[in-house]
Amino acid sequence: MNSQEKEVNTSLPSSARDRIIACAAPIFSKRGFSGSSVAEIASEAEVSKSTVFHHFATKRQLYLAVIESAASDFARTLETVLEEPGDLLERLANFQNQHLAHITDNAWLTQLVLRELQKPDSAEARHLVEDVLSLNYKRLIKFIAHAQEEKMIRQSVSASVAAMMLMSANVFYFQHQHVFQYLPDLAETLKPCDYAKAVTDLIFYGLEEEAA
Amino acid sequence: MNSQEKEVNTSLPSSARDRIIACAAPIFSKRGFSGSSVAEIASEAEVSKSTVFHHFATKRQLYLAVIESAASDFARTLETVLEEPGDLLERLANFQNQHLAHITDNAWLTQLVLRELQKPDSAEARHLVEDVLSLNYKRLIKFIAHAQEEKMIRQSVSASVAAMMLMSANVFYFQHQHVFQYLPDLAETLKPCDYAKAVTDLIFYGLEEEAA
DNA sequence: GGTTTGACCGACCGGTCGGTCAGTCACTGA
DNA sequence: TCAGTGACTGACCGACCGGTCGGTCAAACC
Repeated sequence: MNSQEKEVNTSLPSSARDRIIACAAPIFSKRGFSGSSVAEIASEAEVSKSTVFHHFATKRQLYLAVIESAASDFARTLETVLEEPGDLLERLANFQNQHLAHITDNAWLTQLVLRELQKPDSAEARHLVEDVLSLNYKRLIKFIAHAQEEKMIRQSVSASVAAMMLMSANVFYFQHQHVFQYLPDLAETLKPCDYAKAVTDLIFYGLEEEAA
Repeated sequence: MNSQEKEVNTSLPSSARDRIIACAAPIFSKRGFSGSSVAEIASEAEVSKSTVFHHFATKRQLYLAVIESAASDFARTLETVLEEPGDLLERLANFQNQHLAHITDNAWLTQLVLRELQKPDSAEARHLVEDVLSLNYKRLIKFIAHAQEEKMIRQSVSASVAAMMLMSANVFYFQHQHVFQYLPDLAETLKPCDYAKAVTDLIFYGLEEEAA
């Protein structure tokens, strides 16, 4: 199943180093650091194990290179979504939708980043947060704070908590979508776009029944 | 898993089998399945490695036993929180607060359960969901649906989405609290109780500025 | 031409892994 | 008294781990 079959699925880089990183990403993402072996990565990248250690001093350094690559690939999009036309709710819903789509489209990288972010002692955590998490988080906060200045969002809400809730809803969806089938009322497929819309609506209007 | 249930509440269980499970839990929780070695678990439980394999056929089965033990320990509390007196918001906030406290107080078990829940191919996922996640989830849904019948919560909100958002906010807090220090506006310690309150307020009242 | 350099590889290393096995020990019921 | 049983162990195994080493080869440089 190895030799020339895999060039079809995704265009593998010609450089051996890049190919190693590209092939290591899904393996680390799926099995974690300890569960992945350098031999398997080398085999997948169609190089010898020695070549891996030629380009990366240790397995750990390969892992860090993969993380870094994932982070830089990840942080680019979603820059202008909140600036697009539409009313407040539409723009929030659009952001939420695209954020979720971005997360699920890059499932390997998301998994990798999230797993690293969960490690309490990760030296890369700060770097990852500032480069990945923080960008969209800051965009949301700025957007919400601006809407508060224009009296379109309640003054008493914390912009940071609101931003976190929007993002956490998407992260939760990504991490647990495959068990939704076991939860009542979610047995039918809960499509990402429906979910994003429902979340945005809920967080915008709240639970409370407004006095008609 | 049945016969001798010696409930040693504080220190290590006297039964070797229980001691192995008790010592394996934090190790599996911290390092994951692949990152943990049977030898280390045995050493921690002060038995020989052979004893571990005397009680559990494989490392995997030990892991499953740990998961099962974690789940059964985990699912018991929070039964009556939503039934306590108070208005709608107070009861929700109380639940959210205690749910978060329960998660952080049982950090090892939470980590274990969450990690297993994230594995897409976990055979234990269904069992875990139904025994752990589902319980609080159902309580929340029932509570919200009941409040909707009494016209205290908007009819158009999806009870399941609302319940998921409340729980996801807490899960997110648990998983990422150690990187909050790198996020703006959260640099000061965000205490769990403050967070739970802010989340509940936000999801109850929503973002929208009500027409005064 | 000769030399250097860097990408790359097969063979190999010490160590650790999950797991096995033969056997010791304490206890039990006949 | 003794056979049976289950808890427990040290010694051991093959497989695999991350990592090293000596070397090949082709392009680059003088």
